[in-house]
Amino acid sequence: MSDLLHRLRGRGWRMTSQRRVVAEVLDGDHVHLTADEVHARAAERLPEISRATVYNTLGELAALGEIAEVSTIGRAKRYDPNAHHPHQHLVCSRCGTVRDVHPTGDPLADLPPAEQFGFTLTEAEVTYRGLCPDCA
Amino acid sequence: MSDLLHRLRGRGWRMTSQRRVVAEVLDGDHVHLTADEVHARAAERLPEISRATVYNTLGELAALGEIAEVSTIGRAKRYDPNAHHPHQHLVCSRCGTVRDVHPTGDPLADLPPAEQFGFTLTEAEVTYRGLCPDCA
DNA sequence: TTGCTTGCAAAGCATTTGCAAGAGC
DNA sequence: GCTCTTGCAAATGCTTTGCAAGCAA
Repeated sequence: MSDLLHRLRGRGWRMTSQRRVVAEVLDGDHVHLTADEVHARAAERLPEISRATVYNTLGELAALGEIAEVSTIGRAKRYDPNAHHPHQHLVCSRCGTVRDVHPTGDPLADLPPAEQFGFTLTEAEVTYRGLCPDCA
Repeated sequence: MSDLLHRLRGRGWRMTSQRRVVAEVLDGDHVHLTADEVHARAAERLPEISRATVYNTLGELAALGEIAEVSTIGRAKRYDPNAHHPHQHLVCSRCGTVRDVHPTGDPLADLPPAEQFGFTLTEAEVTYRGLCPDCA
C-alpha cells in the first residue's frame, strides 16, 4: 500500500494530503470506482478535497501507469488500482459492476501478423459482458 | 445494404428520410464513425437533419443489434455497422483510428467457469491497442 | 523562496430529453 | 387521423481548465 506512495515519491511527485488520500482510497480492495466515487470516499477523510483535484490526480496516476482507466459504454470511466497485475474485466451489462478476471492464454498472441496492419501493438484488453448473479 | 432497410421495415420501423440517410451513411465501408461524423455525412444529403435525430437513430439501431457501439477511453463513442460479422478492434492509442480485425480462437472460451463468478456471459470484446503506421 | 498544487467556478464535450410541429401508414 | 418521429433548445453528466491563493520542498 505505501508501495504506491513510495513509488510516487520516487518519481518526484510532490506529496500532498489530497494525493495521499486519493492513493489510499484506490489502494483498498479490488473495486473499480468512478472518479465521483473516489471523490466521495476521499471526502470522508478530507472534506475539503475538490472534484477537480481528484480528476487531476486520477489522470496523473493513469498517465504514470499506476492505475488503469476502464471505459464502459455510456457510463463514467472507472479506475482500476490493480494495474501492475495483468488481468481482464467482467462487466455486468445491466448494473455496470466490474470484476477482475484472469483468462487463460495471452490475447495478444491471438492476433496473427497479417491482421496487425502495421500497428505496433502494446496491449490487448478483453471485456467479458453478461449479467451478474444479482441482475440475472 | 438495403438489407438493413428491409430488416428495419420488417421490424415495424417507420421509415423516414432521416433514418434512411443515417442507415445509408453507416452502410459505407468499414469505417467507425462518431455520432457527430455520422451527422455531418448525413447532413450532406439531408441538410436539415438534426443531431438529436442522429443520436436517437443510432441508439435505436444499436438496441436492435444492427450496429455496435465501440467505446474508446475518453473519446466519443464510435458506431460499427459490421455488427453481424463477429470481429474485434484494433485502436490507435494516439489518433483513435479503429480497424476491424479477426483474431484466431474464441475469446469467450478463454474464461474458465471458475472465473465466471456466476455471470451469464453473452460476449467477449477484445480491443487491441497500439500505434498505427502513421502515428508510429 | 520557488514552483507545483489546490479549489473554485466556469467552460467544454458528448449525449439526452421535453415539447410542439410535422410526417408515415 | 392517430401515432410515431423530428427539430429545436435546454438540460444533463462527466471531465477539463483558468486563475489566484496555498503549500511542499
